[in-house]
Amino acid sequence: MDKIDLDHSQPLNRHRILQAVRLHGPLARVDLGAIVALSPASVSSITGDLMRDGLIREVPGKDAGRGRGRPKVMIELTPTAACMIAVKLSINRIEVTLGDFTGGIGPLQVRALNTLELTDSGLVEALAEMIEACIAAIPSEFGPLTGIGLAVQGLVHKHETLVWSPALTVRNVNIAAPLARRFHLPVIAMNDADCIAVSIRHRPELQAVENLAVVMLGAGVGMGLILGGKLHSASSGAGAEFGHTKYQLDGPLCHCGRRGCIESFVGDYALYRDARSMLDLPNTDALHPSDDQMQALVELARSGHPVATSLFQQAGRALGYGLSNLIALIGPDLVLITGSGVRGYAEMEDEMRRSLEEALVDTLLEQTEIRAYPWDEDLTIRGIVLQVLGGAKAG
Amino acid sequence: MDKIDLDHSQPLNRHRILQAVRLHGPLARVDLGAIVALSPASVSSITGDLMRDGLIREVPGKDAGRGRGRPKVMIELTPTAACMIAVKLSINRIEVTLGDFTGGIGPLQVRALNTLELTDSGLVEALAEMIEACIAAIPSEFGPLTGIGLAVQGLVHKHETLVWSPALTVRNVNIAAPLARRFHLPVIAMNDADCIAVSIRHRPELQAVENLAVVMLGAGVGMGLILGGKLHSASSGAGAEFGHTKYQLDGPLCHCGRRGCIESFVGDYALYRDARSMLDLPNTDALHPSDDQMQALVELARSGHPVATSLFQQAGRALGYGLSNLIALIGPDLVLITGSGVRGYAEMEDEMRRSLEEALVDTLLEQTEIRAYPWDEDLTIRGIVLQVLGGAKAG
DNA sequence: CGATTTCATTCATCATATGAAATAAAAAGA
DNA sequence: TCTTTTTATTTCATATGATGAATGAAATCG
Repeated sequence: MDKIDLDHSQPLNRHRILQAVRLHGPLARVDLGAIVALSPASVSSITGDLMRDGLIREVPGKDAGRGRGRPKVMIELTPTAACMIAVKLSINRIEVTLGDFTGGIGPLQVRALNTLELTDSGLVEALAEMIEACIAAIPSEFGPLTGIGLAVQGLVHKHETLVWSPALTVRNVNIAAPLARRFHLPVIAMNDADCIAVSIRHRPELQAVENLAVVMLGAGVGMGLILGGKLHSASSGAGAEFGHTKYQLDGPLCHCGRRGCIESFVGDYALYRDARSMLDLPNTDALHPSDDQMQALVELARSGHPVATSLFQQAGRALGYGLSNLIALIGPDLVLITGSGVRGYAEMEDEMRRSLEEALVDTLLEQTEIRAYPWDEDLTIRGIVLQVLGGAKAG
Repeated sequence: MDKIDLDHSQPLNRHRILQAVRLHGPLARVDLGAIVALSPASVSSITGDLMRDGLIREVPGKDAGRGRGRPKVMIELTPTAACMIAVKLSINRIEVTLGDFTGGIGPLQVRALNTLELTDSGLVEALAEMIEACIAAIPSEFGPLTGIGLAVQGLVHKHETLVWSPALTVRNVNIAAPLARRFHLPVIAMNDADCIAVSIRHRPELQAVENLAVVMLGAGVGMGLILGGKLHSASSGAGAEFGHTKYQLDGPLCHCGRRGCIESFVGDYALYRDARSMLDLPNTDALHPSDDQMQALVELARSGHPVATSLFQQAGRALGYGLSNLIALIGPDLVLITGSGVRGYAEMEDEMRRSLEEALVDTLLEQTEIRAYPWDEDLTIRGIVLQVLGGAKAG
């Protein structure tokens, strides 16, 4: 597996122009030139090529901002110019969909299965079956299928090997290589939190943010880091394990087997565990409380119930301390809190900010903005599409 | 201030070739081609230009690795092709020296003064005087003076403004702009720990390390981060404040005004403060114990003195926990511990590794190598020279 | 000494980017 | 309505930089 060869690996500026169009929506050639810093002549020449190849098209009606001179001709990507398959693997669930050339996604095909019982070949087989079905269903108007992207919970090594995942009992499964052989396509695997970060950073209003941390609250606590405008993933694939930085050295036991991790204060299972020990709550699978159960807990806190309130305050405190370390170490410009767990953000925020102030000198704290970001299930799978289109290099 | 315009801003490959020569010492053209991935024809053409411009030269005698065919002609940088001024500002001390085109440095000119009493204009004046003297003393054989680089303790914003420094009482001093005006040269300011990181990473054997953290133990605890092969400095200039990540929330008071920072367990002043409270030690300026005093403390621990030993163990524990957070968040390939404080590394290491094992899951710990790196005073100033030569962009 | 090997240069060629000029398509003004 | 002005895009000749192929240079090997 070398690169996903789509628009990249082609002359640099061609790729930059495509990315600019993908990012900034329909655009006139002049504006493109301004964005990628090319002369009008060059833009004309390159867009000419791209149009001949069918990758872009002039958008028909849309004449934006009519003014004095010759009107702009808006350009957009041809959605069907190419496509790719996006897969999301999480606990007991596989989702597959078709991604188009603009980064858009089709309807999800979902399959529930007991992932914890899968062998490595069983996993690959399950994935392959769903991918096969998805490929078979690609509408005829689509151009070439250019790659497969996998978003998985857990630790991914070199975009290839799933070192460890909460969804699996097997370890060190190379999921990319067998799929690549089977479908004769480039395949990349990525951590799901990284996908979400890519997806969020893709928003036009966040383009200027060079250093961005996206913290995902949910069953666990994950993070994706964009540093210097690019996804940071340590060569090993590890890193960004925000949930397992420490809050209290002798704190409660975390899933990971260590003590006092942020996650063991802020993760859904932690909140619910503590709530159940003090309140009278149903004992259904305490390791994975349902959305409804968590929502009920938030409501309880919101209505002023002292025990529930203090739980979220405690979580806020832990989160704040974790963020203080993150900010001291990396100094991101912006931290976004998202994931299903944002539902409780309002209940955590005050204590979170208090502990940030307690732990960080003002000069550092001022440099970083922290805010919640609305959660959307599709962020993960959109991220993997964008990552494949953007040209993640393997290795 | 735009860029330091030396070899950069010139056609990309010209710059890459110069950097390759600077990095990998004397090199034949073939090898250069292999390193920067250019055809022999291109290398020939570019090196031809560079030689005409006097930036490189064929090294006279040195014929490395004689073999079968036509012998290689080694190429090296002309040290005198250009020069720059490197300045290091620390508490009560300014050092200035001339940096040559290879990254080498001349004799340091040192001035002791009470930096804490300086006003902003006084600081700039003091710097300017020393720089002026250094410029006046540039040997005639040197080519153009291309820039000024400042390495300073503290928080530097946009390579220009010294937001905060332990050496000063004034805040938010723009030290770069007035010097740039005065000398009509590009000026960049950088954090000293970043300089050290750049300097260390410049070593050929560390070229392959994509993600490197350099932790500096000394009076305080600093860090420089190389991520994705490039120096990470948050847009704000903050970040990499490893010393002020937290170990114990209710721990001792740190210089920074917060509680429980790693630095308040591992910094010289912290060790000496605690030692003095339990041992009978001289009370000379406890905030800045001398090298001799610290060395004596290390000797005490090494000889098995229980109090001193436990101090360093405690420091090791704090360091280990700090590193566990660093590794969880960033997952660097390599962590180097250096700074004058490495003198006590052997006394800290066992406990450091123990707390790392306690705090980090194996999969993460395995990915990162941690080791000491011998301390050398000159690393800082060499780093700023390299950074200026390498083309730090302002902004 | 000639054959072989490795390194370096020359030169014609190709690809890409660009400035200048031309062309296109609208609104504004007379 | 017709011209002028303004802005967008294209055309074209030109410059720049990288490269393959061929050539030349300088050593060792047999």
